[in-house]
Amino acid sequence: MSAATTREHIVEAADELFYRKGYEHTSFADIAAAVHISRGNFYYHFKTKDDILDAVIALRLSNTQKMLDRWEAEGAHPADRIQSFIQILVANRTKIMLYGCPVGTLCAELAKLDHVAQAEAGRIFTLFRDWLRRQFALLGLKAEADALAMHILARSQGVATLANAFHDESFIRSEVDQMCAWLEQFRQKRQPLPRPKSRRDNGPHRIADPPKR
Amino acid sequence: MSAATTREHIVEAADELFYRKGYEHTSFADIAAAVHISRGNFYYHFKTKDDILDAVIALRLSNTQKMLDRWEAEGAHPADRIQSFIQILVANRTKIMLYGCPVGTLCAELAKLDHVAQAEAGRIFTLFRDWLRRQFALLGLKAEADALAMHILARSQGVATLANAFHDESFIRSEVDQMCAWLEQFRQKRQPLPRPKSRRDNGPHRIADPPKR
DNA sequence: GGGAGATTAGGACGGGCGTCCTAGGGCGGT
DNA sequence: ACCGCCCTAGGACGCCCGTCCTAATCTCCC
Repeated sequence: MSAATTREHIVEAADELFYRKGYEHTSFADIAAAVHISRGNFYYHFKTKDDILDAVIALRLSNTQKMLDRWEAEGAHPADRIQSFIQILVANRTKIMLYGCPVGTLCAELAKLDHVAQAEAGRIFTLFRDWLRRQFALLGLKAEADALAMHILARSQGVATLANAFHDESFIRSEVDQMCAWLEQFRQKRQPLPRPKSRRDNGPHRIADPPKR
Repeated sequence: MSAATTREHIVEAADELFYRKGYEHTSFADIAAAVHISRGNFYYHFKTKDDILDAVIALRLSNTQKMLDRWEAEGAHPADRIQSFIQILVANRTKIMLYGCPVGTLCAELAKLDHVAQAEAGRIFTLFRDWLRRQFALLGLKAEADALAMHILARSQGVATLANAFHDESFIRSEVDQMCAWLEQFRQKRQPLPRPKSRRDNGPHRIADPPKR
């Protein structure tokens, strides 16, 4: 096993443990046990625990970017791409109910620790925010795009927090359905409607408003 | 200083420190320094650190209940009461931007620690949830009351999480305004409208839908 | 096959943690 | 004045933490 892959294994194990147990509550011994590696050997790959955190955040940034790129390639319509984002709540529901959102809980913990990596962790949110903003802009909502991005980012965070606290899966599905329905209103916005097409009535739909007052 | 007040001082200091630094990252020494008390003396009042946590949660439950009772007494209309809830985001914006929501972050941390007090901390959320549910029920939305309660609870949590991560005060105000506007549609629901009164048009309003699909 | 550099194992270290013990101070009643 | 009890101070104890050192092992080129 080369050094590169050992390092990667350490970062991947730390990534998972930081998510499940939190950064501070994860010890070198925990990571060592997960990677089946000597505890003292860490110093060769990382000088401090903070260095591991930096590497984990870098990994998450990279993985997030890849995921966003994939969504952009797979979804032809911006609304479909945004829906991919919303659906991660359902896709990751089991872990979310156990450990919350990886991004939100890490940022919250680092804020309490007053940790230097706080800003770097926040960049993961920024990745989502900017990507969502671009998708909303493509829907012809350039002026409100950033506010809309923050809006569904916040709603997703809230759903994750409550799903974690209440261990409630049906709540996730219900809120995700609402958000998808809310999103639908923007789908036709690019080209002006030819005629006031009657919306299908299978289920109620909410009508959203410009997010800025 | 009697034992009762010393105990109270410990719990109050722990409450604040658990909020600002997190439960695990707060040590006995930290609390002792805040209360100006000997470190070893804790054992007289609390056998373990978990006991302090239990007392802090009990205090928060009590304070939350008092706050809800006050809102219920002050606000004649259920919509006004719910607005009191929404406005705590603005009222506590400074601390929220620094440390997040006290309830959400505590529940998230305890979930990661797999702590026994996890369920007890979740009861604070339940307090809000049940109270909000009753207010929505009073608005004549009995069937959707619980889903609506969870909905704005989740949105508030999301706003707190992102405001913390981005240190963005204007985002709090913007989302709070949206939620208040969203709430307005329910205000007239109790008695059937005598005539289709035109809504005031200073700013756009969103029309919400039944939260359950 | 031997040597050099990369990688690992194992443990020592100092410090901070939660926990726990004990001596004593403060203050009431008698 | 004195006793008894509530409360406190200070530190000891054992444990685990992050850090760091060093000797041993592996790998691969000459």
